[in-house]
Amino acid sequence: MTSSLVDPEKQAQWFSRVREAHQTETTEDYVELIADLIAAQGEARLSDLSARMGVSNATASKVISRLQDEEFVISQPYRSLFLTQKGQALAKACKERHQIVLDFLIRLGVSPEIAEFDAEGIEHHISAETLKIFKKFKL
Amino acid sequence: MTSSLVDPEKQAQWFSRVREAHQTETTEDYVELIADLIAAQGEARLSDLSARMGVSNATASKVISRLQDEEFVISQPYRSLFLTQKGQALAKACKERHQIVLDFLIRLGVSPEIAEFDAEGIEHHISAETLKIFKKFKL
DNA sequence: TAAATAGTTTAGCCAAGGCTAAAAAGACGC
DNA sequence: GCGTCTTTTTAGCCTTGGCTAAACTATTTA
Repeated sequence: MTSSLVDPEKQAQWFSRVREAHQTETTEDYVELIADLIAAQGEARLSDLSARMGVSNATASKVISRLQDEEFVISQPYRSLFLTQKGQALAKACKERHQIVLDFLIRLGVSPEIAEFDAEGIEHHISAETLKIFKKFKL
Repeated sequence: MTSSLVDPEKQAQWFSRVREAHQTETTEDYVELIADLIAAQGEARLSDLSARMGVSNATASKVISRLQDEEFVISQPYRSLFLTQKGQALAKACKERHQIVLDFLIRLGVSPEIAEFDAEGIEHHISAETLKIFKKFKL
């Protein structure tokens, strides 16, 4: 059973793209969470973020600094957080994608709890084509 | 449209588990690739690994050192690479999981090329329950 | 067998995202 | 208004996995 290997360059491209996706995951998760907090509570505080990300305040604060440098977030010292236009657009796109993946898994028969967890991991690694198929899917 | 938020601790747990999955991804990808190379070519050389991971030799070498410390890989200086029992077991499990995800996406109608790429990103983030459903799925 | 080439490792750098501990700012109660 | 408590930031450390350049080993070829 000599399994044949795919083209090395193609494979390298897959892995490179997955690594790129990883770099944007943190950004997407934070931005999405900030949007959710604002929608549900009127404001997004750093301590809410760190609690929900399961991370120390220091870590969340550091990430927020980066997101501010990259112009996703507006943050003034000791104040609650806001999204820029760019951040809001990203949050919206992520939320839609998240919802499509979550709905798909649930329709497929995955229990809601597990579906939530899986969706969190999967959503950043789905191509547009696959997402479209997920969306249209009816059992 | 006050969207309700999930329990903070539950959410923190999701994110924590996704982070854990990330830490094992590199291990799984390398081990799986080493197994494939040995199966297809009789041996796994560092340069094949780095070419297929899309990474410099230095980076691949560093990862291999870690995998040796963690007893997944047997590596002697300037020689080709082998898997320990532990490494072989992991490779087998990963390969099966990869195949299930890939087959599922293809049956769902995703083009093989895209399916390969998506599978690479998704496979590390699938719970046992979802995997079972993927496996049983018939359109 | 000696030199050239190919492959591997090492050294030293960087960024991201974890952490704890300590400092600083803000909010609250009295 | 003052002290206390909470929240946020900062400092400093760690690990992983990127990189290039240089050193080392192995292999091949002349």
